[in-house]
Amino acid sequence: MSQQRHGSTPGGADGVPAFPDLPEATIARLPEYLRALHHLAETGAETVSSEGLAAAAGVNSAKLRKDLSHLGSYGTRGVGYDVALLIDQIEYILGLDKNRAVCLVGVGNLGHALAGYAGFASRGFRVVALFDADPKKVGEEINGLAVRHIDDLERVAVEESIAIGVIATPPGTAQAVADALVAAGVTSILNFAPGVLSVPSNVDVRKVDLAIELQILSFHEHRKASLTALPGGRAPAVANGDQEAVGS
Amino acid sequence: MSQQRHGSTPGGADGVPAFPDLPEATIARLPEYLRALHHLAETGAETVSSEGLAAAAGVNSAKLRKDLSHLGSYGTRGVGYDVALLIDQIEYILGLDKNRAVCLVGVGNLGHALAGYAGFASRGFRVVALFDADPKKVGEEINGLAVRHIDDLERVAVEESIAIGVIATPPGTAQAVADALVAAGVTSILNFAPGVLSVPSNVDVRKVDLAIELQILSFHEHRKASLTALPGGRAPAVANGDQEAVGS
DNA sequence: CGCGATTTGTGCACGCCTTCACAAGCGCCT
DNA sequence: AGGCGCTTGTGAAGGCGTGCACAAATCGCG
Repeated sequence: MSQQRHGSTPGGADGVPAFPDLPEATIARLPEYLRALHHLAETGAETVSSEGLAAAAGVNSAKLRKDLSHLGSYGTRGVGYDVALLIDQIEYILGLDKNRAVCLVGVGNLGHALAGYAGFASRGFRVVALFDADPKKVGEEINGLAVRHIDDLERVAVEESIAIGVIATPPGTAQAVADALVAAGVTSILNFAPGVLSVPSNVDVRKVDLAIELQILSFHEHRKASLTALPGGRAPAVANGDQEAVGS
Repeated sequence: MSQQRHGSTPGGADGVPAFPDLPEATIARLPEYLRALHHLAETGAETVSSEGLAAAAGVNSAKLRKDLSHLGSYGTRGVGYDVALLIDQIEYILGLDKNRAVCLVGVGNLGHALAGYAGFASRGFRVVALFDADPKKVGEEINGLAVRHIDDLERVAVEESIAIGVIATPPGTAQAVADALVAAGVTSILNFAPGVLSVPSNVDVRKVDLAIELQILSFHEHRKASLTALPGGRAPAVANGDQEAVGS
């Protein structure tokens, strides 16, 4: 470990201690560990071994140990990891103790569903504002939250100190919405609209394109079909399962 | 290119030629290239340079050239790539010329939206069946398609030769649904339910967890906050944009 | 009190992916 | 016909991430 310890605010009452810079790949896995840990906590487990947690999260145990070691890990050799403690650690690292405010732009087909998605609230996020450009949708109430006009975005975003915005508009308007979000001080964007967004370098963008996911699966279907075409017979479905996942 | 040419069915009427085994990372980017190419085709462009296409797809031009070179690329030095030809190539590789049949299980909040998502149909996929376990939802019609009971899954999947299934159920039932899909001969699954699915090794699974995406963004928010807390002042929003993206 | 069983934390090697830099190829202009 | 500028395709280097295998540490038991 080249990173010398800064001490995670040992006894101090200081707010933000030194921040470990985790590998991107590790960060992407932490939420999965967290979900598995919550599940374990509900079943009453006090501690987990790396082996057990790795299985629950669908990864290699060595990878899990290395990931956890990056955040100064609280594990006990011969015993395992304290579930409650690890949950707190990961939630702190991910910044989930802040109960972050999120706004959603575009209350169409997909946006409507996202506005009502229970999985957000249960995992540390509050959807505090909905926006749409269509006057017919403004005023509509979804899940107890009124849809506002997009012109109010900047004012509301500042008032509610929203740092994360979700774009669920048609592709054509996504860039304009992104610009508006950035102007409103939003520094993280989750984009469901196909296409590339251009934003300042201090803004983080993550993209989710549902069609792309299907296209990747389609490729593997194509590949599998062209393989079983040539060699022996079709394997008869391999009975039971080691699990497998394609990409990340 | 270590793979010697098998000839991509030069004049032959043969169905499936040898399949180039592309790196996973490349496969994941092909759909984005494809989308950018379609956009270019609509604007009437005949050819694109790697630089131009790379910009439209949000990647490095060298990476794009290497990606395209893997599939035996049809580019002309000094000119660029033929847009129409490249579209055909990528669609063939991704197996999109088959207009693949997809079924969707779980017509709840999210599933309802996915059933009506226009982006699927426009990019080579037909949603041909909807399933749900709730008798109250069976019979309901969404976008001209009736919801069937999940017990009919196996029969319908075989009839319609469905190879790709989408899971949009609550987490608790996702594994059971996955098992049913596998039993019905589905070999690719797109899973929106949180949690790890266990499937035979010949089945590909891709997971989309919306909360995880937000949690990753939350981490970067946390990081940015703890960085601007210590060093100089806050950068005043960087005016205009080089673009940036966090992960993939 | 010491020993063995167990599990974490990590040094190391390997492989994949990205990026640079440049030679090879193509078209156009003179 | 010849040369010049532009663009592709790719060899090589560097970085990142993964997985193995083992030393270090802790607990429980005799």
